[in-house]
Amino acid sequence: MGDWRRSHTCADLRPENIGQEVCLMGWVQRRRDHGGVIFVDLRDREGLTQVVMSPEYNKDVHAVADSIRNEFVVAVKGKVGMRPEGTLNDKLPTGHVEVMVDELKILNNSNTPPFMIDDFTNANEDIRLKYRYLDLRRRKIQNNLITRHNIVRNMREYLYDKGFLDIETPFLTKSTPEGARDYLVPSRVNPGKCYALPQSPQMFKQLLMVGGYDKYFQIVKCFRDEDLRADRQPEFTQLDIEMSFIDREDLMELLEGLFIQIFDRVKGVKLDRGFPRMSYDDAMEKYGHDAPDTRFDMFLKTINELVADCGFKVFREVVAEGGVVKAINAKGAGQKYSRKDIDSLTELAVSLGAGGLAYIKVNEDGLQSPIVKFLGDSADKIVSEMNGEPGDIIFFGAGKKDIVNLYMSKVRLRLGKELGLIKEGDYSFVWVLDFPLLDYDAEAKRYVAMHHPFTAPLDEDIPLFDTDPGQMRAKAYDLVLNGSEIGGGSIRIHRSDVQEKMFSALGFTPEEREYKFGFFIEALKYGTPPHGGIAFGVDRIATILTGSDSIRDVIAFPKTQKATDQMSEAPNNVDEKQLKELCMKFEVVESD
RNA sequence: GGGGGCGUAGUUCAGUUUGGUUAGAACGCCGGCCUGUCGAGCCGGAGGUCGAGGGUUCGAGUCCCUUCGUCCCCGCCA
Repeated sequence: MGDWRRSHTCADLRPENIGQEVCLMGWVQRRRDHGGVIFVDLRDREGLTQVVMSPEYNKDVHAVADSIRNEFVVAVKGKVGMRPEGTLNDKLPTGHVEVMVDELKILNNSNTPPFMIDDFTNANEDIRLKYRYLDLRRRKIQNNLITRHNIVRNMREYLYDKGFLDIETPFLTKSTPEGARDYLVPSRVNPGKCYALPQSPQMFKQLLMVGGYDKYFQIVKCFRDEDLRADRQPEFTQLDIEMSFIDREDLMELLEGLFIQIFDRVKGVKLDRGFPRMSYDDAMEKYGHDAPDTRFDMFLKTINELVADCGFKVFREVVAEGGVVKAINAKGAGQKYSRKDIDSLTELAVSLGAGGLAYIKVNEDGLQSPIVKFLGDSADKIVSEMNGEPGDIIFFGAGKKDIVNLYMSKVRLRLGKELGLIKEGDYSFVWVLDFPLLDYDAEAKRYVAMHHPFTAPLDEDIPLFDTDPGQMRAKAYDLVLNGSEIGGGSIRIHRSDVQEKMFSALGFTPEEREYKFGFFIEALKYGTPPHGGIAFGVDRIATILTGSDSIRDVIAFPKTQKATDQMSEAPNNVDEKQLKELCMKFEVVESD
């Protein structure tokens, strides 16, 4: 670079800069060689500027420009000029000007990149992940990461303004038995013992409340050793918040304000206060899912009463055996959905555990369906109950409740998408409230915490600890955006006696309780204030706000579905010497 | 642990259903021409372990088995 310094970015120059001597540095997006004049689009993260090397203007510079190629890093000094009439480019913000180059330095050359870095080609993800540093140069990814930056910046600014303290908590922590699998870190100075990376800073943030820091937040990595999905990575980022002396209304009000600010400043979208609310039970009944996509209606409806005595054996038996029959009216799908489309929808349902996907097509001249002859009178009642009109198709799921909900919720989403009920740029928030406190784990034959074991039950439900724990409801709340759970939290248990009851309900022996959570129960005995909090998935929020399909598109260096890094090839084998220092020996055994 | 999709030139794909001559296209790359382009244009050229291994066959990109990679989903993720 010598003593050269940039005077502008590649997005700065405008007609008002004409005549100025400037110095730009960046990557060669593209070189257009006309035999005489050579044009180069110079790129940095701000934008593109055309620089011009003409043999008439400067012969030496033109000769050097002959050798440059895509992705070379170059510096130019020159004069800003107006482009000749008829050659203005309105697609670029800098498209009315260009830099006539007086001096050109090649700061570094580049191998031909394995894929084109532009807006038009789209290499597959595996090659993009292997050369992630090149993928990061693409405008789409850069915009994603800039949007993510703006989201995080607004989170910080909003919470600073509200008097929150940003406090760090440890990464090397104690493994807890509940929840996700832990990533373990062996301790060299404590041979045979391990730390666990936090699944979330849950206990630490509660202990900060005990410590008197009544408004805390942190934007922090969390780690869970579970299988990956399009919206799940083994390390992900949470906005973690905890407050004392509040109830859930206080939190919801605070957080609505946060999202109103983020959407306003990041997307220019004005949101209204008072996000809709829905009970967990309602969400499961109408959407079949605890993270309902409320961008469109088209609800599921349980029709057990209508089919309990009907002539269709499948429905009748499901009701008799305690299952559910749920219906959904695909309004106006009759025209659009061929037999093949219905088969494809059936395949989706079957892949998720359905026996099949019954349907009734409502035509002008009557009902068309493989099951209508069995249903008899019930068919008309069902159609009327579902507001069926000519042109509609009513789909049915029947079976065990959670399986029906699973596939009917996916069927609903697919219908919503295919029937065009979801518009680009729609953002629909909903609070989901009153979750069950506990969930029965048939395999482990015990209750597990639906949210986590520190969640407070509704006050009126506390007596149920001793009689019917399964019926208890929690002071928990999830914030759902466009069918994606972006955050969840609860009012916590702040009394040690209630916390002990909770651990008992979860089937911990006093010894286990003491070994795993003794320090925490002890802390609750020293004047713990009422408190509660929430955690948001920063990656998921960024995914939605950038319109991305995958969480990987908003993470600079994401991992594949097998939790590997294709670029660095992590995880890898470690030296025998490193293991020895840890007093460890690997024995890889087949898992079953 | 299970279900499904994909894997062919540097990249994105066609070809696989129904096995048959020398495996194609576009973009990129290299060379030539070209002084106002902006996904520049024209001409020419190079470039292939058809993911890997095994099998069937006179013959396999194509059929079968095994395996690896990658993506989506179920389980799992308090």
